[in-house]
Amino acid sequence: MDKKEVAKILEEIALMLELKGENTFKIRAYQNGARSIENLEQNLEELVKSRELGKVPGIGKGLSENVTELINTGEMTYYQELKEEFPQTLFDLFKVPGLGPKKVKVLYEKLEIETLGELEYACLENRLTDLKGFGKTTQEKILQGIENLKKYRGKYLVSTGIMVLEELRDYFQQEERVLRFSEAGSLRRRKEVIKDVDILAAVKETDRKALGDYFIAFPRVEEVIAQGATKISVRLDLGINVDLRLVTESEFPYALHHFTGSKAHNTKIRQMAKKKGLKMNEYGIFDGEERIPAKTEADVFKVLDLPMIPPELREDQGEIEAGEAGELPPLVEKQDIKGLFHIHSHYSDGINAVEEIVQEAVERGFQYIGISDHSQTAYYANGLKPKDIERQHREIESLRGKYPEIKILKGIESDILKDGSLDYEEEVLEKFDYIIASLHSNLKMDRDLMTKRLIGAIENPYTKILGHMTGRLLLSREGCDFDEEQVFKVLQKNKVAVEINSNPHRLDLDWRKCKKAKTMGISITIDPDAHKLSGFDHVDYGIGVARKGWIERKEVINGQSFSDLKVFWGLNLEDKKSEQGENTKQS
DNA sequence: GCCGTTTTCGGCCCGACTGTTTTCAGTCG
Repeated sequence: MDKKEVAKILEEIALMLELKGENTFKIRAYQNGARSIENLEQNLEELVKSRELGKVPGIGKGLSENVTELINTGEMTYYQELKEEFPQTLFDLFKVPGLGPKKVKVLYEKLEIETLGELEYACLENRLTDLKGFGKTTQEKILQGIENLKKYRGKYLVSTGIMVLEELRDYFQQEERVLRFSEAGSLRRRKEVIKDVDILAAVKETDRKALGDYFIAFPRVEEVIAQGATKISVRLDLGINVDLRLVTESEFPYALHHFTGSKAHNTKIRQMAKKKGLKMNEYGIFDGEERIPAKTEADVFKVLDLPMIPPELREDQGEIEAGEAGELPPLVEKQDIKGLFHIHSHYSDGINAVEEIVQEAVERGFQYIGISDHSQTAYYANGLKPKDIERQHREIESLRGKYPEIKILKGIESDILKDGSLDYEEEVLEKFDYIIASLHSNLKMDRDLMTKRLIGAIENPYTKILGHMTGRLLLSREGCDFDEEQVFKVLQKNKVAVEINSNPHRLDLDWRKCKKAKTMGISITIDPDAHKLSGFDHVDYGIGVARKGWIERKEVINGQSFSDLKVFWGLNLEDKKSEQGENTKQS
């Protein structure tokens, strides 16, 4: 049983305790415990074995005993007993906005509602209005919430959020009463999947109403969910919600920090403030009645004797402690990227010619660019046969003459076959400057076989990069199952880099795993997996993931100059010319 | 249920908005 499953069970327990009306601090203890387990750096099973689980912050005697039982036997008596008290369908009700444990408890106890369908029916029968704490409006909102649940999944890729954000930024820039504007929330932290878009604007108090109305007039707004003096929530035509907070200019830095979160990060920061005898909320840090002035978010951290913690790091993953110790890493930045390896051309399923890709790379100021099309087994993506490779390599060699300002590399994204081998014979493999090994099919393989398959690919001496490690597609497909510990060890031993695939649907390697790679000294590549020129822009998302994962420039292979790359991979472009004058078909 | 350089008992982060109330509870972030 992995950490995520254990954490989920603890969360469920917390929810059930709420339904029972238990002590709120006991509930919080289970929620905190769930987070501690999920964020655990160490191996959970080993902690249980060595009886050190109780030493983990947030895990005391009670939780430690329960989790130990769960790990050892696969079951937890306490959890089972609680579960028997409630029908499992009841938990669907929490997906309806505005329904929390207290209201769900009433619905369950008074109306015997156990499912979303029953709830919808009860609303249509007008049966909620008589309940204490409910009214006509609540009933209508619940009905609307159920409607929306059917219509929207309620989760969006970070790329959707960024698209919305850019439009909103333009929109707010046209309004001169907006003194400052920023994104906030999970989008600013560059989470891979977001629930809504949080934005923040500084305006004079007298302009609040006008700005709220201006926001509501944003063309994509389809429904106003809530409108108060400082907070307005809307739903856009895309289904995604946007929350706007209006603050004064002097509150802005504090509000920006507060609404950027994460919740866990904020809680810890506020505790720090409290220890220093200060009170902290979204409007400031107060010494008695007086707000300590701050112009920027960095000033806010300064009040607490902390360096500026980049938003991406604010997940309570040790960033505050690192800040206190002066050990925050210098995170990789967009301008650090010197070249790219994972680009598809029209030889396989990309839409651009190799020369167009090269021109784009030159224009963007890259030192090197690698072409890596699909390999022969990927027939669905028009994978390259050996004769296609010959042709592509000759084209690359002629382009090398034409564009001396950039190094053009011959790469390939080789499918990892079922048995872990790469997709060409050795005499073909040796013609490439580098090989990205990626899984594309048979992702549902059994864990042990999948582990062997990945290890086989990594141990192949021609493999330089492991592409989109798990094969996951965000919001639609789980990644494959394998023994992460083993695979990371083999990556480390064989000096194979692991890719952060920057396509917003993938963002694989996950940021939560980056720190592990970092600690083990495994190198990272940040690559767009571009199939058209605009796909180059996806690198921004990959940078976000890398930064969330504490990655520095020195750990990123394509953060290195070409000369360093030559050392790292022993690249020698002169050695790999294809046979001249060979007869190949033109397509 | 967790935690401890003012503590092994007595705390546990904070505020806005909404809807239902008539001063507040519940939800959300």
